[in-house]
Amino acid sequence: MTDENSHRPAGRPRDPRIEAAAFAAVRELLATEGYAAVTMTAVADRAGTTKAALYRRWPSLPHLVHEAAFPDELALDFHLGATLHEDLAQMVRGTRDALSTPIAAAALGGLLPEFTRHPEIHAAVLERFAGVFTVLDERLQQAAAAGQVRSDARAQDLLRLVIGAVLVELLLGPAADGPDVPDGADEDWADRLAATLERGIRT
Amino acid sequence: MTDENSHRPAGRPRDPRIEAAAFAAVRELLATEGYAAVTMTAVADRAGTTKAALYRRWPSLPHLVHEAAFPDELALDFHLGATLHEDLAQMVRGTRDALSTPIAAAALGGLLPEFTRHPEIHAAVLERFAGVFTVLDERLQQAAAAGQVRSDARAQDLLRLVIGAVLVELLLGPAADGPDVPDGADEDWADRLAATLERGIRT
Amino acid sequence: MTDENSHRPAGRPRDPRIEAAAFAAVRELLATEGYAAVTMTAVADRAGTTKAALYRRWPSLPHLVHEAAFPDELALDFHLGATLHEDLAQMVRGTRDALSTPIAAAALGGLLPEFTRHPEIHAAVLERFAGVFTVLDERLQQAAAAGQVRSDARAQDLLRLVIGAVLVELLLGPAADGPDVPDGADEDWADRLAATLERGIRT
Amino acid sequence: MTDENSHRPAGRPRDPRIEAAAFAAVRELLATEGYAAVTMTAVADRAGTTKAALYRRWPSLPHLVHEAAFPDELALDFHLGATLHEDLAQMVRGTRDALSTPIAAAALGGLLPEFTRHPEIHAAVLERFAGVFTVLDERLQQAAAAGQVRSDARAQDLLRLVIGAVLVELLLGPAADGPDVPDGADEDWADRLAATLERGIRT
DNA sequence: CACTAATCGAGACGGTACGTCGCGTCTTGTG
DNA sequence: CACAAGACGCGACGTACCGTCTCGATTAGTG
Repeated sequence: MTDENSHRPAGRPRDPRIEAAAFAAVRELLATEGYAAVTMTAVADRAGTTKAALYRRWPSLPHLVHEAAFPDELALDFHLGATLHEDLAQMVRGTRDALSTPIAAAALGGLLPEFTRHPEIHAAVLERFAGVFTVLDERLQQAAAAGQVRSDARAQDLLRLVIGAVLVELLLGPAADGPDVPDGADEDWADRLAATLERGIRT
Repeated sequence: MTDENSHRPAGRPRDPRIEAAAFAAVRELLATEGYAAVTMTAVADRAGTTKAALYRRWPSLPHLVHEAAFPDELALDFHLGATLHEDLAQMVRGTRDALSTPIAAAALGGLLPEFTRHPEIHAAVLERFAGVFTVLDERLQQAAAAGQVRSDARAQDLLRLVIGAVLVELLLGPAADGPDVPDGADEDWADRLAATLERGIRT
Repeated sequence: MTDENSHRPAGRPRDPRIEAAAFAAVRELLATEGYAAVTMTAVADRAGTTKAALYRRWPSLPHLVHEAAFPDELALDFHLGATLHEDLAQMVRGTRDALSTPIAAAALGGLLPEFTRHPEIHAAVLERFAGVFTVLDERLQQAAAAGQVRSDARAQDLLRLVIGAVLVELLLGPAADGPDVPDGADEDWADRLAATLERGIRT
Repeated sequence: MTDENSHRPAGRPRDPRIEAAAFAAVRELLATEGYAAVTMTAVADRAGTTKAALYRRWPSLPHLVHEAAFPDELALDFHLGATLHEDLAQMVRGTRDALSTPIAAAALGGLLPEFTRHPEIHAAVLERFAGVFTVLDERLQQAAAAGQVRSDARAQDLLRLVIGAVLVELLLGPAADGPDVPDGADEDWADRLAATLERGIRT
């Protein structure tokens, strides 16, 4: 009668507050204690629930951490149309900002070794950049059509260079212990990087 | 009489075979089972020794893994003097080869998140690239003197771009589970990357 | 509605087979290998469970050994009413038999030194003799009323003499390694001891 | 040349101060920290020497503890000849005093479980009472000759009763945690025990 | 209104690794 | 020889987390 096609399953419905509480708990632990302190027991305690309720929702700890730390797609608020340099710099700064929050940085570091065991998470993390890739790809084609960039410039390569540069600053940078934006990844750095990349691909 | 600051320490000397056996055990485990299987217990068992003997030598598992996976400096066999493009491509390929052996790749994934807790390891890993940095720095100064590259081109930035690009291929690349060089990091990729970088810094 | 102070505790109930298996493992180890072989690890292995399950039930090894070796009160099947000598001899033989089984003897040797650290075990072991003390106390009062024993004869003193005598035979006796009743603690010994004690307290 | 018949062994002679320092260290540890704290490492450290030097002198820790805690025979300063009751009371008090020093009590508790593994120590501990046994035996024979005690009174039985009574007070007594003489083993207790025993054996 | 079914909390379960400690032995260089 | 120093293999310690399980008690929809 009432269902469209997803007739609600029988039994007691899940308490929606548990999802929110779990995410909040994971983020607090990531930000204040680091990835090592994010255990199922700790999350359950801090969220005021139990491990069983968490395992009902996420198949393993990395899945939970991933959803908690990267809740939605990397939605960069692009205002394209300015110079190519500025568009690239926007992308660099957006990627940097998305990955260098204490929560994201801590989660990323902890999730890296789990990629081997959980390819879905690996894929899901990459998926965050799909939107950015699309935007970048279109921008490059437009610029290529305008004769601004070389026809062999690939969004894939460029995006990976940006992500790699941010990762290096994050994981290898001299101030990787700092809370937010690492010292090395300031506005000057973003500008230098964008300039280098722009020169690297322009005609 | 005897050399006083190189006098061997008192007591029974450490059995040098244990170091070697531990390194071998770590490398085997990394290559065949992945970082998650590299535990102190597993290493001690496979090396035919005990946890206590390992803790006597390394304060923690990451220290041991680091020494086992990156035993000595990244000694790139540079044959400089050719074109700047070729020199950069050499650096890209060398970095890729050094980091994408199964052992190094597996170790990197596990080691990166530990950098927060163990700054010494962080510093030690970076130290591997010190030689490369020096070579690259000199090459850039020479090229700048010859008017080939912009005066604001920095070896630091360039090297980080290369390392970042390799890391992304390794850790985030779609074929990161493969054995040796990831699919995406082939010779074409190295050439494209070197070309982009060269254009990015040249006058 | 339901009985409120006997409501079973929340959570998964403990597996009762683990208690039984642990007791059996302790007894086997005590009987075949001695107290030194009774370790948490060995008990867990032999009982087919884990150390954590044991620590959930008993705070320390001595607690577990105590419960395994002295499961219930020393229920001597007294048939009083015969001569005082015979009643004392019964008590001597009962105490001897209870303490000189291979399991009890092995446990006692290991448990005694722990009394300092674990007063609860100390008290619990003494509690085993509470029933004997009560019976003996009543018998002495009855005998005192009949003018058979001195009015200052104390069950406490007498019982301790008996326990002490048995302990000495067990722990210091020349055949303490034997399986069951030590050589020195035979029927003659019990009779001599009972006779000496009876003369010691009678009017 | 110089030897009589016990030619001194070749090589560097043992440092006699180590024995004394080791004994002192064991006694301090027994008195202040308990048997559990008496480890070879702790003794060596406190004695200013090394484990190897200790193992050269004693085959195992219990041997060392035994020699340190019970250095010489239980030499009771008997002044016999008074009444039999007083002589027995002397024996009771002497045994009590010898076993209830903090050092002896702690050592005895710790050594008991080792008797199984080290029968020599077991025998050696018993040997401490040999002198007392001899004295007691002669005294009983003399008393028997004077018609004071029953001819079937045995020094062996009597001594064991005394030792047992002291052990029970020590190990099972309600104040076994106290430092010196347990509360229950006061002069009244000794007198009561001696009186009971005397009545038990006299004609 | 019973019935069914999935949730909730609580916490025990087997398994595995942790990092430490003590044992008794050994291997050095120095008296 | 003894000595100090300290590494060695062995094995136990007590704790922690994993992911699973088994309870009784809720909390909905369904017959």
